Amino acid sequence: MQDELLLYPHPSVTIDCVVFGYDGEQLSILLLNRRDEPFANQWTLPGGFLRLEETFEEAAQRILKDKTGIENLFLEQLYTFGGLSRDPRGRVLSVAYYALVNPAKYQLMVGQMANELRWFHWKLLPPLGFDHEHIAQVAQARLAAKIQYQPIGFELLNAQFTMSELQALHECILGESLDRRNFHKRMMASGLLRSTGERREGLKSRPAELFEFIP
Amino acid sequence: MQDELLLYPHPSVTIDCVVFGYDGEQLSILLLNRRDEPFANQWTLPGGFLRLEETFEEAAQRILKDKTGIENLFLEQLYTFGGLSRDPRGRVLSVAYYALVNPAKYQLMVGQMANELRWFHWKLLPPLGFDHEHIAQVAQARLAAKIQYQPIGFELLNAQFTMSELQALHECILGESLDRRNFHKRMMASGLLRSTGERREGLKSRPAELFEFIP
DNA sequence: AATATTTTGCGTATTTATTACACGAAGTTA
DNA sequence: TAACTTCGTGTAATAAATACGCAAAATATT
Repeated sequence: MQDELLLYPHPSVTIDCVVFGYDGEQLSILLLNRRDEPFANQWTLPGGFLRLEETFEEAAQRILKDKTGIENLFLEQLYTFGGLSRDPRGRVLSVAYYALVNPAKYQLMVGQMANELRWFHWKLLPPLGFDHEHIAQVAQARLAAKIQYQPIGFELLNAQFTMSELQALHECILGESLDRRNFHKRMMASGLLRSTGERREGLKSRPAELFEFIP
Repeated sequence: MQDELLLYPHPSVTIDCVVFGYDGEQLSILLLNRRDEPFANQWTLPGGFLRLEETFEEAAQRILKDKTGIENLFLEQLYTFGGLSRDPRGRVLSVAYYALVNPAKYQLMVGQMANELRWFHWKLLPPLGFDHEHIAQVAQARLAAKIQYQPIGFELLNAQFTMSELQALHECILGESLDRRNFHKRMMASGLLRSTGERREGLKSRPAELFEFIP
């Protein structure tokens, strides 16, 4: 019965990850400068081959840990890319995932297969190897579409955050500025936030109330 | 350089299709009764192995033509399923697509690998082989979510259709009844429809205006 | 110590979108 | 010709989204 699977040659399958990070100022994507061919010394999304004994998500977590040091992060499947010539080595499919992380929480560790690892402003990416520019674009579009009707992005902030911080993140993803009062109303109406009762002090003006995500 | 691709064993990759059909009364999914193992004599979604020289969409079109006789239909990628034990033959991934078709436009042709081909009411599916019940559920959810903000479903109707026909389709997908006047307003406001000026006559009451999709 | 500066917290009026709802008209069937 | 079915349409009520300004709490400046 196994034989049927051998009738045709199989494609290779990779997992590629679009990791979004937000440092309080701007949204970035984590890119890796490849050491080896193909696309040696070029920037690409972190990715790697799927192993037979692991699920997509396990593979994505393993790959990200090995190549970037980032562990245990929230991942969602984006799309599967299967163009015939996306990889010069042969037919390689990519099941793409995207993730949102708070860069302050992780120490980047450059893996063995990479020259360098760097955050790039999400709208100002360098030329990328494979079809990774296309993948990154699809991920950007997905993120912008999703935030319209879900206040996502908690993973990008600290556990406790001020309303202004959350608003700045939304403005960054949407690319437009929002009204502070209406934003506050909308967030509270979503029922996904609650006040912690604490305040963030020590900044250069009135201390702001801290909120947290309701799980 | 090719060698790197051989370092690991590769999974098999299949394309599975959730084909929705609408006959004017109810929404259905097209299922295939398998002739061969695994899951011989059980119902499954039509699917097949991806070949190295074809894109996902080409594969889906080929598979559907071979197994069901349906050609040249509108397809959209749904999700990629990669559970470790979804296929008893080994590690098999499935890139799932879904399609909307008007059954009246096609003559079903049972392919060589199938005992039978049949439309099932989309909410009353028989037990399915592999993880196809799960795939069908994901497709149903996607369809219901999508119709909320896009008047999709033109592929399910004839080129010209009455507002009542379109409304019946929406009600069927949403599982609730809608107000006729509000529905009319909403559809016209979407800008995706226009009146043809013609009417559908010969039915048992007042003739209805015919509309068409604006491409 | 007083003053200027920054950022916070909050409420109401306006506009826009969504929902609820009924009746006469145009055909067909009995 | 009377009864039946489905079609086409408008307005009022409600809910949701938007626009908008000012006093309070802290820090920084003189």
